[in-house]
Amino acid sequence: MKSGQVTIKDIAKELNISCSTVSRALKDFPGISPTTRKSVVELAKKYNYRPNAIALSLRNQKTNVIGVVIPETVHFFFSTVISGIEDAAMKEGYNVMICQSNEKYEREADSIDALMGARVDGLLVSISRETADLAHLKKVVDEGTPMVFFDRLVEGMNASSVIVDDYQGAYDAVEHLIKQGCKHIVHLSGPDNLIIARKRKEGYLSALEDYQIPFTEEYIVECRNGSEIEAEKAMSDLLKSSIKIDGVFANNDLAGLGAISAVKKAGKSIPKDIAIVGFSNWQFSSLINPGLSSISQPGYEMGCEAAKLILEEINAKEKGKSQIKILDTELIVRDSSKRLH
Amino acid sequence: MKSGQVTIKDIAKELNISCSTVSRALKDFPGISPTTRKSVVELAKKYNYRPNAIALSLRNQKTNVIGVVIPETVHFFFSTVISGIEDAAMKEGYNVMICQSNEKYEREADSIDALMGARVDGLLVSISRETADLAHLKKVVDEGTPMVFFDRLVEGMNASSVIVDDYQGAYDAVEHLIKQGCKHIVHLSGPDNLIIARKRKEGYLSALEDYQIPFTEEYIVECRNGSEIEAEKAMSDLLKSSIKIDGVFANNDLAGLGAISAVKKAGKSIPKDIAIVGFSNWQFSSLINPGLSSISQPGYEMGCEAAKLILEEINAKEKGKSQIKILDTELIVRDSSKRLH
DNA sequence: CTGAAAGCGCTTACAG
DNA sequence: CTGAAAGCGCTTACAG
Repeated sequence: MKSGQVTIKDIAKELNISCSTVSRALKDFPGISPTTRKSVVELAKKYNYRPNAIALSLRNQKTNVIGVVIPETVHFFFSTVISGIEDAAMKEGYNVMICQSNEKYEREADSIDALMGARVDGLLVSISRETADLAHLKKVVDEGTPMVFFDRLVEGMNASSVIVDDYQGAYDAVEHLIKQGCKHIVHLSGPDNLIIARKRKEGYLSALEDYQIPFTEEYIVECRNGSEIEAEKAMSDLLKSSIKIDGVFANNDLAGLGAISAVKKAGKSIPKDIAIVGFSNWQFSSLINPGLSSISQPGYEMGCEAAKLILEEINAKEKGKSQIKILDTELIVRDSSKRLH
Repeated sequence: MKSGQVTIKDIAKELNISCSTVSRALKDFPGISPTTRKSVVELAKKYNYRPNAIALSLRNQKTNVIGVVIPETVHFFFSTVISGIEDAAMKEGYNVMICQSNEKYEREADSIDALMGARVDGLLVSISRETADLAHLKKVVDEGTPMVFFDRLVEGMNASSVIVDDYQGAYDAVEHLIKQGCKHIVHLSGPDNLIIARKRKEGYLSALEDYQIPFTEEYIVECRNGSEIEAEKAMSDLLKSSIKIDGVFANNDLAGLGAISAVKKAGKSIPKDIAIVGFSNWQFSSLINPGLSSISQPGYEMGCEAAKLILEEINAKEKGKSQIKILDTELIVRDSSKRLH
């Protein structure tokens, strides 16, 4: 027996019939004699025949693969999004090919080229922190490959997106802090080129305004890479300064953790002296001490929705209008912000 | 201009030359006039030509894709393994296609079929908790597709593996507990069909024996799914029983967290009354309270080594002997087990 | 220096 | 009911 996987040709040869007939027998094509069908199916099973997806893709001009470009799969939020994408895609007979940008523009562009070279039927992307120039994305859309953005919105492109209501989530977080009695709320923000970061900042500012809390620029500190270390350092510096602080709204949970460490090290009590809320409701935010209050984002659902949108576009005869789907967040209150009334 | 990506044929037509010439011009083939080469290259760039990887795969009988079957990407340990695989594979010009089994046998078998259908050049697999029958894996090896196992070893198959020294890691953990003065050490074990679970149990037993600590079966409790909840429940039950307990060696960090919760809820002090060590050194084990001591596994390195092994096999003319690469673990002591001397 | 032909695995319109 | 042919995009041995 030859090595490697069996092909239609192998089966045809052994049965002394044509490839056409084998192909038809394998797919319940009408008008095939029951005898030949039976022998073909049996031989296929015996040799463990699997249709060659590569050949099918070439023939059908369709790979049934959707490409995903994502900053980092090690982030719990993103890994839940991926699960959602995979489940929804698999249900429709699609495979998923994932590339991580590691938050680098160049790797993002390379990943997109690789995926386009692999002729994916559609692309799901969440841009990197570094990405400012959108030419690599525009090229894809111009070439007619469907593309949907998730989580990190992109402006000025004719493409659908599924995002979370970052503005409202941030507003809810800050309103909650205010209701706990905070009047001097720091915002550890994300990089300004990410729309999600700008939206969260807007939510923060709106809440302050609505509750007539005075604000100065010093209360916003940008954390570029979103790491715990960076946030801890930023927060420590703030605590050493003369600014008054009794609350922190962190743009993500890792930054929230950094804030917790910094406040603990400074010998202040959480939430009594300083109440803290994060964003994203990281998997184990409940397990740290104190439990970190957070804005929960529906990652799995986001993945499903993004997959559904891209599949819709792939199957549409012509390009429809781009949609934007906004998912709700939910405030989860834990000990880091729960003051007694 | 036609929609979709540009092909060699499109370029040939526009330049009034043959596909052969375009193909050769694009790849610096010797014996192509500089003028034609120049015009081809320019047009390719203008139209953003990308070689069709599908067509190449079919032609070359090689996809340059390696398939990965992994229990769950949401586990931090596995996500670091994936990063290692991706980096090492990318460096050699390979792409990676990942399928999650979600710890289910059936989904694992389906994933392998899908990957084989996609004609991946090699397969990297870490079996699910459920997997006992190995027929689906044997079939792949018989068909001549290289396969390497990582983390979860499989016995009775002629395939290379890269694993961690689970026995030694467990031994180190338990020896450490003994040196902290523990004499009644519970083991929250994994399912017996996983070799890693059996090895860790052996390490536990050996350490007890070497230090002449008496042992009864009651001290081992199997946690099938490895969740925090399950371990917390198991530990709570133990604490309510009449068994004496002053130490816990958990087969993974989530189980360790469950143990911490249970012990706290029972009003005992950690590590004074009960010292706890986990396994795997989960990303944020240091952030919970108390910090969970653990056995650190080199996930990224494991991914790199697994990728290197599979690439070796893919490029080997004939099947060599299968190797087994064992990586060292490291005991990380934190507050959950650090007693004062 | 360039082109026509064959082939990778599969499907399907066209004949018979 | 079955087969020969063409074609998806690409490469390369063979001619010229």
